[in-house]
Amino acid sequence: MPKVTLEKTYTPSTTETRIYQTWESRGYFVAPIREGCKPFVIMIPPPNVTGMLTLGHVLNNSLQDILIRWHRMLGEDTLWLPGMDHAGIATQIRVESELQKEGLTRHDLGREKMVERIWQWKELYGGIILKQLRKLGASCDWSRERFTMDESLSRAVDTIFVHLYKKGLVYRGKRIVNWDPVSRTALSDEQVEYRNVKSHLWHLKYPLSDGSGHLVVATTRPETMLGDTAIAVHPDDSRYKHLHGKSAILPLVGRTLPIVADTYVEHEFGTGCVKVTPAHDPNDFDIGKRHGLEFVTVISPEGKMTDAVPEEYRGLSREAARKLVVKHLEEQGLLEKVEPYAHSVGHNERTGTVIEPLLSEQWFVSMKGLAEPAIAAVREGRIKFHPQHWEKTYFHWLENVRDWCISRQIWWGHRIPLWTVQETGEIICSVDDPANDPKYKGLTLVQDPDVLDTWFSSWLWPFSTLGWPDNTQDLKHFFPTSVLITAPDIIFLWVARMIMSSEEIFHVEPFHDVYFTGIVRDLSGRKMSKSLGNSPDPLDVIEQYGADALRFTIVSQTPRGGDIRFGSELCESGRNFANKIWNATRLILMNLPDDGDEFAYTPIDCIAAVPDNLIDRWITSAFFSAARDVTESLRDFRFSEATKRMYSFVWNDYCNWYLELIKTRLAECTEAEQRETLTQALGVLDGILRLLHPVMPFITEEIYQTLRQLSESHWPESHRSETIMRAPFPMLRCEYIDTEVEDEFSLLQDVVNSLRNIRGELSIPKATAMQAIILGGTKTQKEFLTTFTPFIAKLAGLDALTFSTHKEKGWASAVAHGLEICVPLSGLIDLKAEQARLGKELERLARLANSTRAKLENQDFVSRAKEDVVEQERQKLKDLDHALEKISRNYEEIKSINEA
RNA sequence: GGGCGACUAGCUCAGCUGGUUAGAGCGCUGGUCUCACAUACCAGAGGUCACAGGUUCAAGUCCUGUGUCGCCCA
Repeated sequence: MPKVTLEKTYTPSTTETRIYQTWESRGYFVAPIREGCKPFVIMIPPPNVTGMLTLGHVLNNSLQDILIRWHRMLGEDTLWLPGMDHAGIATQIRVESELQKEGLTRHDLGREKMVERIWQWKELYGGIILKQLRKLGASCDWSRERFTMDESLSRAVDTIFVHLYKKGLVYRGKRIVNWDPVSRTALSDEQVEYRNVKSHLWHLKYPLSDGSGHLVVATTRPETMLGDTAIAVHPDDSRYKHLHGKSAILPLVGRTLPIVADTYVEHEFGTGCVKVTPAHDPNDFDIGKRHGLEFVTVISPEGKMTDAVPEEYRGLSREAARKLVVKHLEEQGLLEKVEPYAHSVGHNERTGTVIEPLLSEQWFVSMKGLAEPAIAAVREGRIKFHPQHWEKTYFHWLENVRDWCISRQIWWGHRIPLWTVQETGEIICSVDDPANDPKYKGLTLVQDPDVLDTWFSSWLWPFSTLGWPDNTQDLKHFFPTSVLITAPDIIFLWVARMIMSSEEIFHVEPFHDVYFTGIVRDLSGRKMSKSLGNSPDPLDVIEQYGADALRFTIVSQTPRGGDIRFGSELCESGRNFANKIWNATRLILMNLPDDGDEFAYTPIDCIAAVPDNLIDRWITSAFFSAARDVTESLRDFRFSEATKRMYSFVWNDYCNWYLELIKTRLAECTEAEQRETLTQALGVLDGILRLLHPVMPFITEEIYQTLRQLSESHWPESHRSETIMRAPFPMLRCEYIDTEVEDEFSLLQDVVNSLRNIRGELSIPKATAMQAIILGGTKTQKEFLTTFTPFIAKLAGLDALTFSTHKEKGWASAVAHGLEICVPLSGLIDLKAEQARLGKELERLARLANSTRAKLENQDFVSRAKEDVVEQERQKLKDLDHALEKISRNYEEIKSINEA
């Protein structure tokens, strides 16, 4: 007998770890480079080195793995390149907080020691997430794993910096930047998140210099008044026209403030009269430039008041200064009023620190010129977004793009490749360390102390990971990549910039399709977050339900382009599905003849001819129609549709109908026919496994190994593979999709359904014997039903199925395909229930018939609708009338009995 | 303030270029431990497709407006 037997339920936890280890150790994930072979490439969106696996990652990486596994099975040179970014600020903060426990700061260590310490931390604790991804089944090519701080990726960063510098696209500028006073570094505009904050609007009185009264300005930041250097009004504002050219006195400081007219001022805001603090507000900065105002910096990079303010405020925090300023103004009667006010305040998107707009000298990338080719790439369709509507957001940002502040005042990251020669003042921008250049021998070289924004390395990810700036084999074969799958919240930070850098360097797009996932929320629609505690740990979910179940569930839950609602209990459906597949396999294996270790079958997509019995022809047709639909859905990035199609084919068609039918056949037929039946059943199962493998990699591999042991030597060469990962995805033998067979089969299904409906609705217990008598029907239909009598009897729970031309009073009945299906249980059945059942059906059909008739009586419809649509309606009405006639007659009969 | 998206069964979602009787899963109700699976099987109930107009022979689907919710940008 075949020695393969399976447990009653599938237990994923042990299997998954074992299978993954086999895959990894045998090198199945490693991307081959074969002459003339089409590549398929995805670069993982590099998670932070400090990151842990979240459900967002689960969704994102499941989708990537589905595409990767699918293409690998299509025989392409498939590369999924994993890696991490160094997350400059987050990582440095992490290590600094460790130091703090030892009572140290990074300054105690010094730059070199600190960076060394961070590397140590990275080696010990960094990259947990990549280990976690293995639990999910991610088939990344770990031999090509990259880190943004790797030597070769660092060289890529230097190379592009030098390139842009020499083109004049990197420049140094002094302007208002987003300053994080806790991390003490600048940030780019995209790294600032604006949150609505409930605060107050303070109305302050500023006396006019000529003593003719005072002006009232409204502000959300009273402490910045110490740095005011002007007052601005709108030039057309009639309330203030007489003040143009006059001045006011800044309270607490005594500085004279010119009153300037500027169109930036809104009439409606506050009093229509604003204080101008050019060193601490981007708009005021612009006003200051336009009017040649003084720039007084009153807040330091540490967030403390500077020496530019009166002594009593110096060294105070922003918050303390605010309190004191307000107190003093109030004491002097210069605080007119305070009203509650909500406004948006910039925060560091990662740490939540309130951002201080600060005048500072930083390095910028000029974006206008880089944006144009990036816009064109999408506009010309060389890159497609899925869902497409993200293009609008993309265009809007690029068309209004501002220059990118790339310098950071931290230590962990890529050092800016710029040196100043102390003696001569010469500036050197170079990939190679000029200290090694004999030209500078004996001179003092001072490198710029800043490092670059982490995104300044991530934007090179699609090609720096492949070895650029060297022209490596990998780069030649795998670039440009195929698809990017990411979350839309980094469309500006990352996606747009990758397109820019790739267009700039290669004049080619870095990928052809971008798929944006939704955000994973909890079941009540809240964003998953640590503080809410509503985010299940994916590893716990995997432990409880299995990675296949989690993958299947989260992917089938993901709507096209919307956010996704998820709760771990939903994984029951994925777990149950895996168990269903498992048990379908068990059923077949249990029925194999016990006369050898092997059982020959042919994978469904290799069969030489269509089977000659209806059941096999039908399941074959249904399989290929499912395979075709799944393929089309995957091609269009409609992931949930693909998984749902898999589910309905396996559960409904294969298990509920096909396997139930073959049970009868196995019980009734000869040994040879049994073999044929099992051969076909295994052939389809084999196809199912390969169809499902991209979504449920583990269980499909586990069962595949069993089938392989059973039958591999009988398979065609193309299908022999030691892992399902490299077995072929089902070939679409669409010639086996047969709508006639499906129509024929639906007669069988509808007869069974009608009988089940009668049994269920009339509460005829399972134990009660039930017969069926068929009235009417064509010769073909009768022959068909005669052939399938044992099958119908089994499925509907009949002891006999016969034909007749006469119907007796009191039989239960239904109409399907023009046949009357009767259950002669006079005296046994509940006639009241039967009357109600028929009445309900009568009403339903009558409603339909009426609306169809009304349609056909409408001359406009008949003359203007397409011919086939009209014909379809005519046929529908005919069938409905036919059924109605029979059902209403039966209804009346039952009714008369009940009333008698 | 500008833009984007969503609104279909109790819940989560399908429904693609207008045209079968608007579907699925979960949940619910009733019945089954039938020798693959109770993580299962069988049957059933449940929908004014947010609202109001319009286009059309025909609207869940297209157009306009309103409402509610969410996101992004300023």
